[in-house]
Amino acid sequence: MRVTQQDIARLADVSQATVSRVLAGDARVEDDKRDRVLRVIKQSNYRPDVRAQALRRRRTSLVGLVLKRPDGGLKDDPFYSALISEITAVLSKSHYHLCLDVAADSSSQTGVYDELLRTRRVDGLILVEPETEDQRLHKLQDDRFPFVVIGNPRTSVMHSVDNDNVLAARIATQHLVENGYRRIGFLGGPAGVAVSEDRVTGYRMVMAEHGLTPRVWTSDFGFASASAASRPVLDSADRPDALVVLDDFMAMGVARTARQLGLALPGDLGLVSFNDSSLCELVDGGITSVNMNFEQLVQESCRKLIQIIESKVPPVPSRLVIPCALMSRGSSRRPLGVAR
Amino acid sequence: MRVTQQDIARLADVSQATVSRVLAGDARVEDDKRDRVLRVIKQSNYRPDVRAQALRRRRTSLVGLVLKRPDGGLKDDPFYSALISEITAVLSKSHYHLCLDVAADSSSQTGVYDELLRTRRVDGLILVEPETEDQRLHKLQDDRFPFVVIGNPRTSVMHSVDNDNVLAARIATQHLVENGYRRIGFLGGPAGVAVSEDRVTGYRMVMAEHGLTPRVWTSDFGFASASAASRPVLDSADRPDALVVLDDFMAMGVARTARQLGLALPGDLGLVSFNDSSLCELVDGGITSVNMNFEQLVQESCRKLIQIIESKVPPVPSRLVIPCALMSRGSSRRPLGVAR
DNA sequence: GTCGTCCGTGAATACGTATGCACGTATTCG
DNA sequence: CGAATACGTGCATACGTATTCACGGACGAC
Repeated sequence: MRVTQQDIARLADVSQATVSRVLAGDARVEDDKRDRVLRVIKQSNYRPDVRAQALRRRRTSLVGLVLKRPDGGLKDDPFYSALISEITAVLSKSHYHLCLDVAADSSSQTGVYDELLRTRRVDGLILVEPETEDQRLHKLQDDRFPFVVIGNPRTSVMHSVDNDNVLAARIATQHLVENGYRRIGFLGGPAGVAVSEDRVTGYRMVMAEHGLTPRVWTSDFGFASASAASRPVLDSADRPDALVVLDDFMAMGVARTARQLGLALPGDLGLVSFNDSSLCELVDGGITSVNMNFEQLVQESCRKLIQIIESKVPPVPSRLVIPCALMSRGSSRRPLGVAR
Repeated sequence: MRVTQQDIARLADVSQATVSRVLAGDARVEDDKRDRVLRVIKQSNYRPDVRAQALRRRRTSLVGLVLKRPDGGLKDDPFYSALISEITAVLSKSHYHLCLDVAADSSSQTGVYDELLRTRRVDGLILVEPETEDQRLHKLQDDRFPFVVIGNPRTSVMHSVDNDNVLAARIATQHLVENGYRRIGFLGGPAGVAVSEDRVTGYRMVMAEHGLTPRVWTSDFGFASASAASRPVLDSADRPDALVVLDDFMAMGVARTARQLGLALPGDLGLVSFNDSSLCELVDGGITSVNMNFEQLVQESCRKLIQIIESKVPPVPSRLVIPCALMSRGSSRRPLGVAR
């Protein structure tokens, strides 16, 4: 049978309330009683029942995270692994746990969120790059339910943590310009993706500053899509001499197409992408990539959420932006024959 | 304020007990009362409080999963993404959720498990490839705590689901033999890893059947380690003409080293690995890989665990083995000049 | 008509913890 | 030295749900 505070109380000859106080670290408990209680607790191997605590404290110590599941696309995206790993690491330090669900599509995603919070299963939520006009956001705000957005929430004001995507794209583009590239293009993701649009913005800024003509193409996410989408781009007369690509997976696709077309990296095509994942090492010479500092991004998100849950933060929506840094590799080196 | 069964009861002019019965689908409730209750529930947007349910039912409807975190190695391993995605998909169908933690090392992993189950936070556990003499296993069995092992538990009898790793290695090796390779080697993982050892077994069996001499090398996990470990192997006089490699990431590393040494795939070196991840498409020509049927593996694990939790299964330990299938790609094609 | 059986229902209780309240004792201050 | 204050402790209760128990009425059998 399970050991409860009642049992501890009986053995230590105190009341159950006192046991509870000892566990809560209440200072006003006589030392000898505290010692007795602590000794019995240690002997009996007692651990509080989180289910009862949750009911009484009105806290489950669980944080919810719901991920999209685009046709098994989650399967190979290392981004999610990094996300989850960091989240749990930060949460455990504050004695929280992660309750994870994966929804097939966006609407069922909303359903899962609703389920998690209305049944009081979780104390707060982390939303990853919600769509621009996401109903959830307004619902959550109306309910005053604790949550934090990872990404650019765009519309109303709320707690959020984001990469500095404009800066990242500026750094990437500037890097190519400095290495002598001029006909620089941008291969982004589907329309409506905030990350992509922010990076396009940064790209256009730098191009404009140098009097260069921006050219933007789009592609679906993933290796295969980007590989296919980049073929007409690279296989044309006025092909760009460099590309800024939305993420490493897509850059791998571009690299393969370039190789198939006989284009050398970085000689015939400069390449810079984002995320700095280990994939970048897989291509000979490596792919230059902007490290977005995911660890920090996620850490800050969790810390902020916990602060909100524990009401340690005023209900003033705050937006935090995480810096980034270029990781230079072979794919963007100065092409031969270009003077410094 | 939150809506409770008490509120529903008042509005529908019945007792709270009756509301509970209606929600539980109890047949012996008068129809008109049931209708009144259901109408009020719908109007008031009531949802039960899982915290109270957990305390009363002695069930949290949470399943625990703890992953190892080998120095950020989790970060890029798509295996974990697939694992998590499948687990949550199956669980949600049975109204369970996943409680996920990531532990830095093996001992803290034990601690996290202990925490999850002793505080009654989860109803059951999924253990992924536990080490051979894992203390957890015995503890859990002694406590009669519901759990299921993914992988080969080796020692005592318990509920487990595993890939057919011996068969997978047989298929891979046989495939290479049939394509004319003879000096076939095996590049495995660190000692003590059950998956690796089982695959070595299958490899040795086929080699013996054909009167060929087996040669086994080991390497740490990951792209970089395998790349380094394969260098002396491939850069020697009696290098193998084909390698069976423990997983796709490691195979990518081998492929890079081969490329750097000027060895052509599959002409100079045949390559077969396991998992059939999307990485296999990244190399020109593709890497032949054995698909281990992860989805099914995970699905069966979850189903079994839920059955155990809900006592729908007798406490007779069962071991289920999932089949696998070869996905042939360029890296293992019949070398030129080899007659059929 | 009486007795027994069955069924629907509400009252009461339990799950294990946290906490407001009250009581008794020890301490301090006028 | 009496009154006021502070402190440590136990009692009782609440959190929201599920379930047992008992009660009252309906119904059937004789």
